[in-house]
Amino acid sequence: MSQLSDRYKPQDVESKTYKWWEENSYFEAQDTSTKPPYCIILPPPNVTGFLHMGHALDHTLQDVLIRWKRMSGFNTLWLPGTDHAGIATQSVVEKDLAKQGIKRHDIGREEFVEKVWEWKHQYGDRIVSQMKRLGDSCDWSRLTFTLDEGVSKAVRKVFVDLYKKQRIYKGTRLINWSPKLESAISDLEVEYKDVKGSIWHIKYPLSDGSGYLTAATTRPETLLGDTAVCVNPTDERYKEHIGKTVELPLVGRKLKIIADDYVDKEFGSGVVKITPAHDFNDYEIGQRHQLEMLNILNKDGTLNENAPEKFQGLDTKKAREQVVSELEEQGLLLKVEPYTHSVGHCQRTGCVVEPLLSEQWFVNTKDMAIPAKRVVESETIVFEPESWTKTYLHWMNNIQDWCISRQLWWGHQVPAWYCSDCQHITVKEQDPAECENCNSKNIQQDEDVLDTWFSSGLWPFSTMGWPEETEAQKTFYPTNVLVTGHDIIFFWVARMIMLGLEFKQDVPFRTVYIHGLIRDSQGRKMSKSLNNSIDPVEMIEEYGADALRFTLMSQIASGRDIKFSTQRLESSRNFMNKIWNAARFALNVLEDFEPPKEEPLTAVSSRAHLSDADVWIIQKTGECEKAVDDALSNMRFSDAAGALYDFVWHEFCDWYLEFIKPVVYGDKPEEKAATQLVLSQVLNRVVRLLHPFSPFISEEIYQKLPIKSEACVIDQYPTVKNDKTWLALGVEDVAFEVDVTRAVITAIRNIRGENRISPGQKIKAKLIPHADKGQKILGKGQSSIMTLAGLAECEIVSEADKNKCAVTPVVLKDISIDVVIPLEGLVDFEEEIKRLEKNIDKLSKEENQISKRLSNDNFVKNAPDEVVEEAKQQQASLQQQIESLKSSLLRLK
RNA sequence: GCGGACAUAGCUCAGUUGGUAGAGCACCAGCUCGACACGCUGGUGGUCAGAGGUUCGAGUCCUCUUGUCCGCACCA
Repeated sequence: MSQLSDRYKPQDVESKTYKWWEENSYFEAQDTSTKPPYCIILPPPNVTGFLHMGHALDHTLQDVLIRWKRMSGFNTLWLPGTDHAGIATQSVVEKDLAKQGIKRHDIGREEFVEKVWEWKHQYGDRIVSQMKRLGDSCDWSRLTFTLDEGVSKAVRKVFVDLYKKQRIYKGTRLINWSPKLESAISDLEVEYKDVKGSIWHIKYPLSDGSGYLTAATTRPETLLGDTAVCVNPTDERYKEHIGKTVELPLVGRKLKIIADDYVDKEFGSGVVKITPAHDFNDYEIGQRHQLEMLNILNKDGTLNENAPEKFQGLDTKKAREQVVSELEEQGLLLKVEPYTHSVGHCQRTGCVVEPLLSEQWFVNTKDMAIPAKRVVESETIVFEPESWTKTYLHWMNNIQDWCISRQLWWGHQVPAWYCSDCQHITVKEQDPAECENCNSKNIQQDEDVLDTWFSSGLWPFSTMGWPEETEAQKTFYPTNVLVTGHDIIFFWVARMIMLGLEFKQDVPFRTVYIHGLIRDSQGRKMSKSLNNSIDPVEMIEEYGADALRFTLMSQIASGRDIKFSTQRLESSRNFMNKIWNAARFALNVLEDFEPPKEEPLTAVSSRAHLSDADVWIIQKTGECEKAVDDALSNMRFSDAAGALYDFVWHEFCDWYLEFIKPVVYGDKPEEKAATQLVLSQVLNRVVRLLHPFSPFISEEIYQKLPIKSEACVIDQYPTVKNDKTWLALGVEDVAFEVDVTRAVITAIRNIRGENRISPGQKIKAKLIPHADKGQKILGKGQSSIMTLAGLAECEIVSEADKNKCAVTPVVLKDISIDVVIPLEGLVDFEEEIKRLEKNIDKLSKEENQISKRLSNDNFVKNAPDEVVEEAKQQQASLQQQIESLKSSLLRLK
């Protein structure tokens, strides 16, 4: 015992163990194998990012599955990667340069990209080493970065292919523009937030001088880009004005009054100003009516030359103030009202997004959405929890074209070259030397890069060597499970499904496991601004990776968020320590143990000497294996963790280790040897069962076991099927007998506790079994009962004088035993009277309920026979117990 | 506006075809009993958000109400 500390110290174990696993290549998958494949692709984290709690959860889920399947005989591949994360990474480097007073435009594209690469080389390992600290058992030999050559090839091939199929096109459309990024962003990157603002009602004078129309707006500065006003064609108030014009305030332009069904007669004045270049609805109206699209914004969100000179160069906020004040001066402002409306914000920078008319690259997703919908409808791909299916299908049904070009420098540059001579666009996988149309050498590559999600969307096959034909793809595509949060179902999951079907003609994965978010202990999102983020690496340092992993797994419930608290972590850490100490005890007991020569894990030769407790723990091990297997098969991770916790703590430690102490400290070598064998076998299974959840401590203990093979990480996962021979040693009837013994011990302990009999005080007990079977059980359990209940004497009798005694009836199935403890001289009877009254009260309530049920004719008539029968038995048993307690009470009073 | 999720012990959550509520933490009482005080033993906590319905029987199924959260759409 001396060589092991009585505290489990994760830091002594984790890094050395991980290194050893890596050195032995235990995580590496085989491209070809006779084993069945099992593959998960890791959602690639931002290459220069930190590991956060969301990753910890996401990765632990995947690692549990992977380790479980690896131990279950699968050729497992957990394919890791990192993402160049275009906007995020570029922003970080830009911020860093800004500290030195440098802007990216100062140093130019080439040098800037060089700086980002430097940054990547400096910080790119951090996230990987953090993943290793968590215990992620990825096949690192396959680590892929989204800008790697192979992936880049895949990206170009897909782009060119889709372009040729006319699924990718270049067009001038209204897009979401982030003035801070000076780039287009996709619909998904816009976050709508309710903002308290105002609505301004503005007079638009009729050109014929007959009055004015009133249009309301929440963005008055956009009136500078108005090219029409619009009314509902059936609106009697304005019918006569349709086709006429109004004067645009502050600008003087004549605007046509048009009619369109889009306008709601009931809303406001029923007149809408139309700014086709800066509003999505207006854009559509503009297209229907062939209106001029007047772009009034520069890239940085300031007003451009299409606005009157005095507004040029102002940002939208200042322009708004000035427009409003001028309207007021000219008496064109009718009223201002407070108004709350939702405003699009850039997900990355938080700035207000401006709809802007701009030329960009798009993917036409409509056709690809059709098969992507079908595979989910047909359950070829299944979402867990299932409720996400609806969300996914809804989005697919309303899918918009995907704007894939970004005006950034960090990423996959669009493989399109413009000819300055013939204007032809050459789209090619290899950099062309000349225009494919006119052979001019005067060509220039498109400056834009592709949306990061474009390359991520190819991840399930680009990481496996596509477009080359590789063994890896044959073996591992489609992958089995995708584990991720719901925030990227559209960004990533949907795109992988569409692109996988398009380019691999098969789904990328079978199951999508969507987990919740990690929140703080108050249920708030973890965020920088609230400063409530918890660093998983700090948690690992303080509590150990196993404790963190176990906490997450015991709290994860399908589709629900996790409120993370260190209290739970502490409890998991205590659990790890419990296991550690149980192992410490066991290893001490096993010091002089010599494993039998024959196949040790299923050795049955010593069956004759097995104690009831041995049989019992084997039986319970089997039950635990079944529970864990069921839970993991259904991805019910908290059930699996809970089953392990209960089994290890409350069965193995609380009872089995206590039961065997007299045996292992005793003087019967055959019994001791048998128990040693069982103990070593059970502990071996305990650590293997725990391994997916707590890989470090389980490997550490495993390596010290007298019975083991090479490594826990690659040993077989214990299941009822795999353990059939050994588990056959567990006998249900014997296990039940031990359960009766436990119940008797608990009853005595209860009497002791409630009567405050000091633990050190040895007492006498009489046990009265009401049948031969009970007598036999007590006979077998007697010595355990004496030890564990602290008895000096234990008589098994058919009848006893119960005067001045505490009496507790113990009833389990068909076994009924009265536990009788003489109290005379030990305590006064007040506590015992209280205890009895409390128990009588409790049992009477139960009995009452059952009686009520049984006296209901309809229940007896309609309920299944076995339910009625069970109720009757319960009633009889309760009545008997109550009687027994009542008579004891009388004897005390 | 449409859709989804949730409401169970003080806290965090289990509760899988409807059979009469469980765990961990916290709390109370007592314990150096040859692994562990990150421990051991015993114990106290619940009108299962509210109302109605189906049923012999509802935490579980249906309807409505209230409250919380999350998507999507609209927002002149």
